[in-house]
Order: sequence, then structure tokens, then C-alpha cells
Amino acid sequence: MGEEAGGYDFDFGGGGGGYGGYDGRVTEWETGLPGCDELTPLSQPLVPPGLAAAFRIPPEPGRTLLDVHHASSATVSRLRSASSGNGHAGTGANGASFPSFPGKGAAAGDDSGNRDNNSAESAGEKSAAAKRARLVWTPQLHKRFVEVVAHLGIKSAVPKTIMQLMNVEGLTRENVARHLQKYRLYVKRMQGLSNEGPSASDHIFASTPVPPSLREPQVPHAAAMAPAMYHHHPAPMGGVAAGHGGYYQQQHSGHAVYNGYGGHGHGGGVSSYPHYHHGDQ
DNA sequence: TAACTAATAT
DNA sequence: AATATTAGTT
Repeated sequence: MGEEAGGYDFDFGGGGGGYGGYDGRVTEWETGLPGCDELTPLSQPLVPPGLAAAFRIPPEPGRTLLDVHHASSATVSRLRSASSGNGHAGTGANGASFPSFPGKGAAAGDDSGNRDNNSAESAGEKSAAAKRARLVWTPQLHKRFVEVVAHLGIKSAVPKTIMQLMNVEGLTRENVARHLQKYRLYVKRMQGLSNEGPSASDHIFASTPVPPSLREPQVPHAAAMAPAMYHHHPAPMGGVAAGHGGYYQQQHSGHAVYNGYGGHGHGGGVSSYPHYHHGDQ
């Protein structure tokens, strides 16, 4: 089913670790569960179009990723209110963690640990306007960002939508907007240099290749297009050129990583765990 | 008004 | 350099 042609796959946390003390995740619970690669992307209908047509099954149009997101949010809030006595969210084995981050979003990255658990707001600046710590765009987070942007297409890739589709807890629209601004500049710069040459300075951006669909002026070859693109769906998955299958929900625990500084180890091992950076820069 | 974007600041 | 903040548009 989900053949990944595009090569955009989520790397799972440990390559088959099994240790319990990773980041609070109980890995035993995860063993045996299908990996991200094995799951059907949300962007794909469960019933292939052809098959559906053959059996006169009406297409399932309504289920867009946004719908899924909304449903998910509803479920989460329901769960929240249901478990009133339970003050602690903690990091669940999968994405079951929703630390209320009213003041300051804490979070852990996929394979990083968020064991810090400073339930006590250390510096005591919790009262009024509590400033959020700086968001660190880890390679994983950026990857998700890129995938969503790619699937939205340049046209509709705007902060709000991107944020919603990324579905990363603690990630705000403004976070996305800032990153998007930078990313657009990066893409433009790269187009200028035509081929090759991710500068060493752009580590984060270079960590995930810019999808071809985002390189807008691909010299419009009117031909070479598949004769009939199945129905044109406006919103999501608008300009996805037959390449990649999509993004998944909650693949990496879906938490934004905040940090005081960019301690992102590269190459997958994001060893940064959340510690706050208070006070001045 | 809210959201997007560009410019500027830390 | 990486994010935040501000400000100007739509």
C-alpha cells in the first residue's frame, strides 16, 4: 500500500531500541505496533479510488486532514475534561501526552527525552505573561514542516494551515510563520543557485531536501503531466505531484521542542532535551 | 479583526 | 545564526 516513492519517511526513534528509559516511553508497548512507514498516510483513502469505483462505493471526500485534525482535537479535549482528577499528562508512550502549556509549552522531541519534568515552574515567572521559551526547530520538526508545506503547495501553504496540519503540540502559528519566512528565503536562494550547494550554514534547512514541488518555476512543461489527474480537490493535497505519500499523525509524539539554545545534534540524534532558558538571551 | 508577510530586533 | 518582535498589508 503505502509505497513511499518520495523518500520522505519518518525515522523512528531508536533503531529498534528496547530500552525502557528512553524518554519516558515504554518501548515494550511500542514493539509490535506498526511503524510509521507501514501506516497508511492520512492523505490516502482507505479504499483506492479504482476499487471504490468498481464497487460503487461513494468517494470519501470529507475526510481531509483538517477534518482528522479537528476530530483529534475534539477527542483530546474530551479526554482532558474526562480525566479531571488526573493532573498529569506526562509523556505517553505515543502521542497521548498533552501537557497543558498555557504558560510555557514544554515539550520533548520525538526521540529526545523530556524527562525534565519540572512541574515546579522554576524561576517563578509563571504568573502573568510567562514568556515561552524559544522554539528549536529540530530536523524532525523541520521535516514535518517541509512535508506539510510540500503537500499544501506553495499557494496554500500559509502559517495557519501549516500549523494545523503539522499537528504538533505547542507549536503556534507564529512559530510556523517565522520559520516559513526563513524557509522561503532559503528556497529562493537555492533556486538561484540552481543546483547543488546547501551551504554549511543552513544546517536545519539542509537537513531535509526541498521537495521538487516546492521549486516553483520548474519550467512549466505542459506535457508529461498525467492525462487525468483524478478529481481536483481544492484544499489539502492540492498540488502533490504523484510523488510522496504523506505525513502521519503524531508520528513522533508530536511535541515541539523548546530549548534555550540550539543544542541540536545533527543526523538524527537529537539529543536536546528541554530545558528552559529564562531571562535574557 | 485576523492572518500573512516583510522588516527589524534580540 | 536562529528566533522573536514589530509593523505594514491584504
